[in-house]
Amino acid sequence: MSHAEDASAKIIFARIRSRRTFEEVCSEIKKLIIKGILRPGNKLPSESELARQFGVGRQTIREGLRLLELSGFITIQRGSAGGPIIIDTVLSKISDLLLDAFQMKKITIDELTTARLDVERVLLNHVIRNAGDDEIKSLQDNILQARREIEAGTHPFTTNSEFHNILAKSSRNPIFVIVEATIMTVVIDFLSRLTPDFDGSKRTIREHESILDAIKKRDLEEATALLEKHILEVGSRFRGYRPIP
Amino acid sequence: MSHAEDASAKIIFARIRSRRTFEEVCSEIKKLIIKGILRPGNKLPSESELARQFGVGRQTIREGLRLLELSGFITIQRGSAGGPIIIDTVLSKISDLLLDAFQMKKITIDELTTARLDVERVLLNHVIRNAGDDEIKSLQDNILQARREIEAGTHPFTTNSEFHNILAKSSRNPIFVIVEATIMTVVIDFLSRLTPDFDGSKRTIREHESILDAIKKRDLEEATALLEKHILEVGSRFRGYRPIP
DNA sequence: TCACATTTGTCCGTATGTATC
DNA sequence: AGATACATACGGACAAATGTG
Repeated sequence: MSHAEDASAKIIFARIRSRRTFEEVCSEIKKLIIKGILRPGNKLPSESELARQFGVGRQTIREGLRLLELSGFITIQRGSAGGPIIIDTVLSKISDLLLDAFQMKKITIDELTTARLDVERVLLNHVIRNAGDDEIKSLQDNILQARREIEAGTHPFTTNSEFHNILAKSSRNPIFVIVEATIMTVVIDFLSRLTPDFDGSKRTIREHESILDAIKKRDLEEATALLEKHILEVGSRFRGYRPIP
Repeated sequence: MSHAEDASAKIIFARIRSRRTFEEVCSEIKKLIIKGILRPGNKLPSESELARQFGVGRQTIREGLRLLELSGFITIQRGSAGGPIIIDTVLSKISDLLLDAFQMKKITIDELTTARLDVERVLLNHVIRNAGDDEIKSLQDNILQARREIEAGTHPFTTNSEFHNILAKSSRNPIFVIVEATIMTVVIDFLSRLTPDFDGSKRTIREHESILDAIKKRDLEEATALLEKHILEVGSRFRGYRPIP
């Protein structure tokens, strides 16, 4: 192949690796999902049935399903009435991959805190301007749920982190949602290495609440000041952290 | 199942799905890579050899390798002397997944431009304070390369996009590197749908150069103004864009 | 509670394509 | 050009999981 070089094309394109059959299977199904023909909750045929329909072996189907599964497009249930099911967890799968990337890049606490300060400041700007009643309610609900978890004696670990993702959603810009999810992936990773801290969690809830109050008043300056204080406070709690051995 | 509900635990935890063998294979190898025992360029044993060493079947190994491949940890070469090879393309694989996510979320040009403005503004702030001579040189080299590509008659498509990723690296904060890579994924996707525009590319190079000049002078205000103008200009070029059919 | 059917998970054997030496 | 080594793909088989009657 390629006896004559196409001079107009440099090394711009990714090397063509003749698509393997399982990749074809994956992208065919992915296409249907992105187009909306297959929707979350829909069940895909069983592996053997897919193999029959695509006219390939079952092993090939399985490898295609592995790709879809890792990409967050499907989940697979075993047993009778099981099989592949369409879901929408692409974002959370990205977080998983990001964790891998971060582990290789060895991020420091200061770098994380700096980035959070910068990003969430601009985030807040959009939230104050764009957030509607439903988003305010989501934030309020998040705080209530965190309180309930404290009362039940469980750690509002995930709930408190989720506050910032809801904040991102309230900006009504999907890019910020993804950027913030990226950053919170690192935050959660750091948090998970700390010993659970009930007082710290309670403090976080109070800080979230005061930030929300400022948002309700559409007071950007106050909200920003409170948010900065909160992020710095959480950052200082990370001090005891040490990288994985 | 779940005859008795565990009341203390909400839907906080990811459902435990008894780890499958191929997942075990994947994470064992991944561990070695993250720990640095296996490094990029190293060759993994062949499928059959891995199957022998792990004491599992070849198909199981294959599915494990699919996961590592999609995660960007390995590539696979066919043919004699081929086999799995360690690489570090995790970040680029994340971009691939992000594209999927963006296609499902249907991002608009205004949302993209807004996010770029906000993020690159704060980025620039760090660049002006932290960039050293080597980073300035990388930016300069990028511009020179783009010029050479124009002269050679090719489109400096990738090179121009790379300018912003180098900008992110110059902030010396790995989080910004990843955040900016995230956003540039979308920008590149939009760009790739436009008909090639030589004049636009030349203009971009000139704008990049003027931004770099301001950075050299450590003039934050001027650099910010130029960057904003540049991003808005590129955004306006997207106007003709229409979502995939 | 207990089979039963369905579906995934895993393994084996074999054939083919492909790249290297 | 031919031999070799590897991934790719197929088919068959059985075990394990899981919902149903």
